[in-house]
Parts: sequence; structure tokens; C-alpha cells
Amino acid sequence: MEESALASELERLQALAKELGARVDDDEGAPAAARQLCGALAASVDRAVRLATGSNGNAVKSNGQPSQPRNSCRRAGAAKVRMQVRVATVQDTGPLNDGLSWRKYGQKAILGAPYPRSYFRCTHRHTQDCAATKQVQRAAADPLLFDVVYIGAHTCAQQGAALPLLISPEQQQQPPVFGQELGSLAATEAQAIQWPVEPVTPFSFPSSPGAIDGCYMLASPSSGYEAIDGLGFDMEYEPQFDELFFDQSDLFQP
DNA sequence: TACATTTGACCTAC
DNA sequence: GTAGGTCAAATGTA
Repeated sequence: MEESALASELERLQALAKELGARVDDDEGAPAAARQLCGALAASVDRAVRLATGSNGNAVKSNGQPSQPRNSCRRAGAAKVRMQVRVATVQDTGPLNDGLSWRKYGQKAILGAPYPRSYFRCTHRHTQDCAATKQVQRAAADPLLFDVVYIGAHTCAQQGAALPLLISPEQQQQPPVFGQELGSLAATEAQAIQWPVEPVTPFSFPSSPGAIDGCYMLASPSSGYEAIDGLGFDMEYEPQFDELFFDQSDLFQP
């Protein structure tokens, strides 16, 4: 009873945070600091909601079963490197650039998930035999969040740009490179993923790769959250999230 | 014209 | 049989 009331109240708070962010975003005279704070507030509220509800976005299916991909090792030779990050798109904070190029090759409705899952592979898959793929899906709990699963390592010429995604958790403690690249990846899927519903807050998806109007990563695989684009996040590690979304032993297995 | 996206069909694991 | 992942033809866009 109290838990549901708490969850309900948090969800209301979440909606208010979103509206605040949208209004600040609409206000061209709003200081950058205010935009950043709104983004941080929305992300923090979202995590609080998930903690209160025991939900992890689409990590938990409607039947309560974890949505750990049953096919994570379905195909022999795949899933050498697997990462899962969450991306929250917030507001204009400036363009990002990555140099990674993904090509969408499929989209599927996932059972129990309100949003479809998009499948991307490296643009250089055929020309350079790059086996890197990723899956992008909007989080059920918050339409502004993405669940991104990276499968396989880039072996193409752009692998240098992708390297931060594939390094060890310890190495990922280096925000400048890591954050920038993840944020840029967010741009890639954000511009390609299809929206079953209209975006909740004003948010523009750029038409060219590597440019996105404000996004930040909520989580790094190992130790909580990384800040990019000057947001200066100081997020705490979220055990529930990592347990359901991230298996490091699976990630860095040779 | 080249490249990216969409989408239905097919394949495979469970 | 079902669901997730991939393929490939059709279509769209710059």
C-alpha cells in the first residue's frame, strides 16, 4: 500500500520534472545551468521511480520475468562483447560527434515491451567485415530513456572511436572519452529509432550522424554513471539496474 | 545515383 | 509453436 503510494507520488514527480524540463527547454533565455539541472533532476527522479516500483524500464517483462535476452548466445560466434547502457535524451546542450556509423537493419516488436527494438550493425560490415551490432529499445518506464545493447567489437577502421565501449570497467572511469563516445552513440540510435508515440518533451533528432541536441548517458557498465557534455553528473551506482542489465563476466570474456 | 531506412518474410533457439 | 534476430526487396532521401 505505502509502496504503491510512494511509487505513484514519484511518478507524479517524474511527470512534473519532465514538464519543467520541457518548459526550460522551450525558454531560449534559460541559462545552461538550469537546463543541466533539469536533466539531472529528471534522471534522478526516474531512478527513484524505478527503485520504488522495482522496475527497470523494460528490463522486467509484464509477467515479471527478467528480459535478459534469451538469445544472448543464440548464435555461435556472436556476443563476444556485450554492453548495455541507458541513454536519456534531455535538451539542447550542444552537438556531439562520434565517428561511429551504424546502419539499421531491422526492427521488431518485443513481447511485453511497449516499444519496438531496433537492430543496428556497423556500416562497414560488408566492406571491412566488421561484426559490431547493437540493439536499441526505449525504456518502458521512461520514454526518454534508451536501453542500448552492444554486441561484438568493431573491427573496422572506426574501431578506435568505439574503443571506449570495449575497454575494461576500470578503464571506463575516464569520462572525457567514454562519455563523449557513448553520448554520440546515443545520437545514432536516437535519430534512427522509431517512435510509436510522439516524444513527451520537445526534442529534435538531427538528420546527420554525430549531431544530437543534448543527451547524456545515465550509466556506465561498471560503476554507475558517467557525465558527458558538461552535465557533470555525480550519480550513484544502481545495483538493481546492473543486476538486470549488465553482466560483466559476460562482457569481457575473451 | 548512392546510400539509408522500412518492413515482411525467413531462420534459429528455446 | 513462439519469440527474437536477420535478410533482402522496396522505398525514401540527399
